Amino acid sequence: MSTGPTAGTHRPADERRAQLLDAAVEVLRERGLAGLTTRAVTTRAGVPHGIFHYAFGSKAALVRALVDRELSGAAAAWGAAVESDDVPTALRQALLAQLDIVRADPERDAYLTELVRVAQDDAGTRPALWEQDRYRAEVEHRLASWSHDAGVVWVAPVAEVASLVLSATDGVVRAWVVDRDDRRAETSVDLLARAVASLARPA
Amino acid sequence: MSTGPTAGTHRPADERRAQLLDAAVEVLRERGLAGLTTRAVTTRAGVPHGIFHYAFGSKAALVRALVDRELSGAAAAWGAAVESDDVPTALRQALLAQLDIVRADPERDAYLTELVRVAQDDAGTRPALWEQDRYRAEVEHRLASWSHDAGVVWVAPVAEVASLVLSATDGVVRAWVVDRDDRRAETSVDLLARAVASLARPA
DNA sequence: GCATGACTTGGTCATCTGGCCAAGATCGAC
DNA sequence: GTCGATCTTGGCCAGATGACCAAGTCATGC
Repeated sequence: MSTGPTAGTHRPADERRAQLLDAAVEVLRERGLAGLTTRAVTTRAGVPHGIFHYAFGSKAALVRALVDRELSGAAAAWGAAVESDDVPTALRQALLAQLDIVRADPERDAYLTELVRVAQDDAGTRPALWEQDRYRAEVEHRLASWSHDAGVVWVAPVAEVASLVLSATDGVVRAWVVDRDDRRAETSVDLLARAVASLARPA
Repeated sequence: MSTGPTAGTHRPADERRAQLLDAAVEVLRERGLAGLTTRAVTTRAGVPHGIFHYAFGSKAALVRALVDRELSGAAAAWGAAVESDDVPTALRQALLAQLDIVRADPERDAYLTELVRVAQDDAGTRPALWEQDRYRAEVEHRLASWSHDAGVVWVAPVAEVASLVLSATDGVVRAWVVDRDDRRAETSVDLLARAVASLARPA
């Protein structure tokens, strides 16, 4: 697949960068962060080592570009296709959707986690925490919407409930990543949805 | 402090190992996993580099020993000093205690996380997942105890509630580690306790 | 005391890493 | 077609790292 019709030599630097970023993702999937060396990337991309320094000035620049590319547009799917007037049910569906995102491609989650970690150390890169804020806002909006439709009110500010939902969901997902126990994760999602839903009471 | 009364030369290998493990922890705290080199450890311990290979056969052996030593006996404090017949209050106290453990020494949590991560890659080391099971059993016991004292029953098997509590708490704690927002974390703990407590109903 | 084995020392080695560069090849504008 | 800019190539470098060892030192049981 690296020998497509336009895969020859003398391609513009932007395409080279994209090519190397693709290769970097593959390397991350296969060998993890420790195996992400400049040589591993260029070898994987099938280009000479020297290309690397020409395309990116340094390894840090690659990591920065990688974080930018991989982490953008990750927030969307929070309750996208959830259809229910029942708060606990809607919650359960939304939480399950979050779990399924990771279950569908656990390795992506793994290397993204590593990527964010190394990016935090590097002072040059933004930890992209604003993504987290977008998440929070999205969840908040959903919670407010559901409670409104169901004619209930939260016993605490929606923002606080949203924070809890976000954190707790993350915890459940991470637990699955560690033990890969589907039943346990689904049960936790179910109980979490019920528990959180109980924070809403008739208006 | 490395020149104590018994800090001279010709100490038994076990003491050398302990000495190097101490130094390794300090290195981890200061420079993280990336800075944990055999030389950094021996320099920190104030011993010649060659000692390392004598004491441990390899760097992997040090990491293994480090995981063993640092990760043992971490489970205890789940609801140790909790005193309340009120389920939500007891829960809140226990959850807060968990949060406080990390808040008291965030760097320990940080390097332990890194350590576990690298240990998982190394096929030779046990991920020490049985610790997680001890946690689970401990939480389960506490939940059962509290509900019994309060004269309520859980709407789901205690094991499932325990799993949720464990996962969700972990999520809240990790969120704090990322944003260091005390108010948010405490609010989440509070809400989580209330939410989970609502999974218990009068017998 | 003294021999044996445990411990120490400081150096060396092969390997790998990120970074760099100078010469050549190629493309595109004119 | 020519010429300058862009891109390619393969090799090189200094530094760091984990591993290793041979010779020396010391403690201790006999």
